[in-house]
Amino acid sequence: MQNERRLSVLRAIVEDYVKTEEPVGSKALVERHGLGVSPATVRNDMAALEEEGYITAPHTSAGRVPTDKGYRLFVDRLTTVKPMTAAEKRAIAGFLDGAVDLDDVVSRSTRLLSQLTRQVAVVQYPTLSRSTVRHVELVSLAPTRLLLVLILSTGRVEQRLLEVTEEVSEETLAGLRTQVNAAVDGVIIGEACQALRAIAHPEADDSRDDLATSIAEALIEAMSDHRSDERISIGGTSNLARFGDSFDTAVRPLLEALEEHVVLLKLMGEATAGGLVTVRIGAEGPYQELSQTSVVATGYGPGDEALATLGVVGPTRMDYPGSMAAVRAVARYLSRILDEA
Amino acid sequence: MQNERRLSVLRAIVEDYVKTEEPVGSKALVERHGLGVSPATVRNDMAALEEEGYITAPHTSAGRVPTDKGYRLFVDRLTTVKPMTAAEKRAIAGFLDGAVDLDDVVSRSTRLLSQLTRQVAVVQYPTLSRSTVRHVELVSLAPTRLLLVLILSTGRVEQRLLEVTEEVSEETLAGLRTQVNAAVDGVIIGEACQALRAIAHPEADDSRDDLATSIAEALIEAMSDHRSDERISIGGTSNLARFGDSFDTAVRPLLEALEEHVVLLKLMGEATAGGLVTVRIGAEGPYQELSQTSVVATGYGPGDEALATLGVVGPTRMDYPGSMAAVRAVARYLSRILDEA
DNA sequence: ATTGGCACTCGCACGGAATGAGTGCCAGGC
DNA sequence: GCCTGGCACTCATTCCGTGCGAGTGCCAAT
Repeated sequence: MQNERRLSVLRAIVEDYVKTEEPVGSKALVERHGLGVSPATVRNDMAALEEEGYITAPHTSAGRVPTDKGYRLFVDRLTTVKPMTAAEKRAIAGFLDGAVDLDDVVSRSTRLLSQLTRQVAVVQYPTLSRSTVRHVELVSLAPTRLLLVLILSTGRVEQRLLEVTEEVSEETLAGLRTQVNAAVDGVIIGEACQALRAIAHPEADDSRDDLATSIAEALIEAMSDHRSDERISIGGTSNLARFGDSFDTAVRPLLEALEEHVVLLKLMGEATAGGLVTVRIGAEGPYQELSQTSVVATGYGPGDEALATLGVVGPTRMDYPGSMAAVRAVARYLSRILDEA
Repeated sequence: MQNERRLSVLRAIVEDYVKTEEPVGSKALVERHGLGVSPATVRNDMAALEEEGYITAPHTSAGRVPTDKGYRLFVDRLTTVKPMTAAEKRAIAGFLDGAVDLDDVVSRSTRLLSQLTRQVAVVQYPTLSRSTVRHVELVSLAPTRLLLVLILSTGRVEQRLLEVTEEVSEETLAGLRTQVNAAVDGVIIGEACQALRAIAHPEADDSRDDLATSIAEALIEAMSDHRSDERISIGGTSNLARFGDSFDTAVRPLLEALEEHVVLLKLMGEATAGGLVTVRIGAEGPYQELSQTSVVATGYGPGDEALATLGVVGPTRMDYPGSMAAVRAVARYLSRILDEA
């Protein structure tokens, strides 16, 4: 694929098809874009592009439609992520700055992303595994009932109820609180678990071990709960209505996938940091039913360390440059907010 | 509407239509249900029912379809909520008992409800306004940065970051913590706000007022945040796929409504306690676009005090008895769990 | 009041013809 | 050697017209 004009033709086809949602013919192409050549010439290029598998014709007398391979080339070589306008940047910043806590930040991001891209937006909550512990709070709700509150650097708060067999005095609790916080404050989750194990199973056996052990174990459980890494926020589902045609082939499987958070996270892939946006197009993924959907995702997290992913999911026929720009911008602002908090 | 058989005919029409999704004719009716009369007789009844506005014929040579009025009569007089089977009850209890915190409880309930009814399920988080305060925690994250954690009786946890101008010593914080908790522990939100106002604006002006004031104000803000009453969990959207016909008239408006949490909550209506399930059918609500959707909802909360609503949303052509039973059952178990916690 | 009979209505599925957008190829021009 | 105008061809889509059949409404009989 060397020919310069051919690439322009492919780009034009993708752009037109994304806009009109209809197979695009040679004549319409030269009209809408100033290609400076005749339809016949374009037809030759299209024949070549089809030969190489970048486009395909749904049937003989229709125009051409990009294939997954065509989109891939378009994304990889024919597009430069256009930066957001100043107004858009202000809008993003303003919208996210109003958030009061992590839940709020995440749900605002989701809404924002879906509105910017007019696609379904997915935002994963920051993973526990690489956060650090900010504080552990032990609250006595009733004589034999404790509430453990685990506050993490990302702003995530995990809580666990704990029933104990014996009454716990306020002094005991204060002692444990100090002990636990001394062990885990500011420490990364993985090491915090180690430290807690030491507390849970000390060398010497003495009387109040039971309590300390169950508290430590509950905390370890909360910290290593992989289910909670599956927490995600989804928004903009109504944008699916825009392509209510192809309901069975595109919308339905996507709706089903959106319910399966695990599948969704696998789709979005590994969190990639550093402003790199990954694009998965159609059948490139392992899920056959989702051969008509693409994913544009990236990682985010404080200090460019990717703690979670965020992105949009939509039909292969989507505005990739726009989506990529929006995803990148939102990830960037989100990271900045986590930095500050 | 006195005639006994006519009611049976209406019931049969509703049941058949819900099952087959197709207009039901007189002949099919007498076959499927043992009505003991001839099709002609049923036709007469149908004519009368149509006259009274309970059913309607999409066109001359098709069967009849219930109107909203017909569904209403069906729900009000022709159905008794059938209790869940023992197995179903066990499944519900087992599924919900595994939850570790409020978020988990709510999301499990949502999933459960959508699976039981095969509809879209909506669960509102317990409202703040009638909860009581269980504990307030003040955590110092950095010299001039505090984290306020507000733990409520329902298990809800609200957090707020607070920047202060001066450094706060651990002793000051401990003092404030004691003071605040003494004022609000176990107190209902409304009164807690009163108590905090007293702390925020005391009679005498002394030096550490600034800090106490900003903490108290942040807590008041968190407690009276009406946005957080709009927190809801939605699940089972993929069930919409089951009626992908009528996409534009039914699915699309519903998807849009699901994004608008405020609209959705208004739809579900006031939380009604005491096992009463309310049903809103089609155009009975104020939203014209939702003339094809029904809502089956009820309130839930500890001790039968309705703190929030939960329910399912679906096409007017839905299994009302089944949905009502499931909604009631889930609300009941959910209330019980909140009781315990 | 119920029933069997019967004529009637009308949506829908099927089939053939017309339509036209778009293509591939070829011969001529820059 | 690449580009272009011309031309024959293909084939999905659209539009009618027809026949079918489910279902109704009405009526006379029981």
